[in-house]
Amino acid sequence: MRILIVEDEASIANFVRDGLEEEGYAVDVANNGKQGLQLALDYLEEYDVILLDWMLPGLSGIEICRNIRKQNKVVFGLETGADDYIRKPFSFEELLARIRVHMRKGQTQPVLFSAAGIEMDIEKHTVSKNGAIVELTQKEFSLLEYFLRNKGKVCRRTGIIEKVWDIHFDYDTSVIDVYVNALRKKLDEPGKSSVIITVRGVGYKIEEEWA
Amino acid sequence: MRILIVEDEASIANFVRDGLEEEGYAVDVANNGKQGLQLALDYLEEYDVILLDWMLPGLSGIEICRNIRKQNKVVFGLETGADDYIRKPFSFEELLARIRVHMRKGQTQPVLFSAAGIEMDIEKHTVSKNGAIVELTQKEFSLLEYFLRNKGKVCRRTGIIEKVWDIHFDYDTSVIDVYVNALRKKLDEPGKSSVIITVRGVGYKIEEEWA
DNA sequence: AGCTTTTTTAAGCCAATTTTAAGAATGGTC
DNA sequence: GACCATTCTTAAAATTGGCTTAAAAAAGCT
Repeated sequence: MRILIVEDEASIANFVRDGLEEEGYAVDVANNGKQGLQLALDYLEEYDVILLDWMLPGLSGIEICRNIRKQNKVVFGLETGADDYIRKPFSFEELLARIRVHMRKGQTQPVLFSAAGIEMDIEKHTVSKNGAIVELTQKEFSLLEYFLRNKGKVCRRTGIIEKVWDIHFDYDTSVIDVYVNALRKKLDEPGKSSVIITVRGVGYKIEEEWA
Repeated sequence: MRILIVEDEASIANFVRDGLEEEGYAVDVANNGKQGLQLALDYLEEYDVILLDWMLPGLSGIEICRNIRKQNKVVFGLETGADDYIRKPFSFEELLARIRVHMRKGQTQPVLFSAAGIEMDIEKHTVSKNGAIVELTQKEFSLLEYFLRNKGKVCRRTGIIEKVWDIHFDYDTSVIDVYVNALRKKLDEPGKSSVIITVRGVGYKIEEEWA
């Protein structure tokens, strides 16, 4: 899955690129409208999603949109401008969610995560433990998703609070503890060690294998 | 790795400090421009990265930048102002990524250290000896990390206390001894010589090879 | 609006970690 | 060997960080 970002402000472009790459997308960045249009036209078939900044020096997002439409009639959705838009400042999670929606229209991609007897289906938005469906709230789901995407690796509290809660500074809260507690209540089996391992002073992790 | 934060808003400063410390950096905070400049000039060599808020009461970020440049011509990158900038509100992950970029200066930061039969995986936050996982506390982990990052070289007590404990002056404590003792108990094998070698009057070291 | 569910905040508790402190052991020097 | 300085070891005190709850606040539903 390949995504093109057209964004002049390097900090935003890099942030989004890194985030998307972490999610497993292949990302190209154009830092001005001209270059963006060039790439878009040259490799149109390649891109599953194009993220256009609306305000660009020189060639604006709207103009790029029009140009793509003019040159290539086969592009669905773009005939009337764009498929979707999102206003700045936007949350990364929000952007990701939108991208997933659009992706899904074409091809599916890794929508299944598993570890420690847990299975998560992103598309169906379901979680099961040893085959049995487990009901999770939205936040519980997001948190578990984050753990599963990083299975084997330690998830630091700062990373969790940023990616799952979208809180950037000034975090002084015990939400994470509360939600880990909730997940444990729903996922752990009595007598066995918890699925979510605490790494004191650092964060939590879910191991691939588990007994 | 030592970082100086110059930021007047305590909430932001604390958040960033905590986050960076979790990542294993040693962090100092100055809450106004004057103090920031003072620290920056006094310990310029010590700091690997200086995070400057651009808007500060009294002495602004730009002025601090200029001053550092004026006083010390050897500082790379600062000649033309700053190495990089990031706009508020920024994501902590983004900041981390940028810091890593500047730290490594082109090279990627190793996530795996090894010596003397010990393997440390930074991402997974695990340590193993001869393949078997060894459980370490946060401080034990940091100390071992410091030794491994400097394997073959002597680690002086002052260096250790600065980088691992973040204590600068006036240190009168035997924490290091206590923690070296703890590490030895967890890592050494009976009959064999210790993995951590004492260099009397100086400090400790871990040798690459070891029997 | 009123009710339910979810999310967040707050506080007390407990356990693990970290630090302190003090005596024992070791190494170096005369 | 005696002496001093440094390091080792141990145990107890202090602190921190995470767990658990309950209640408040916010969001969703009918």
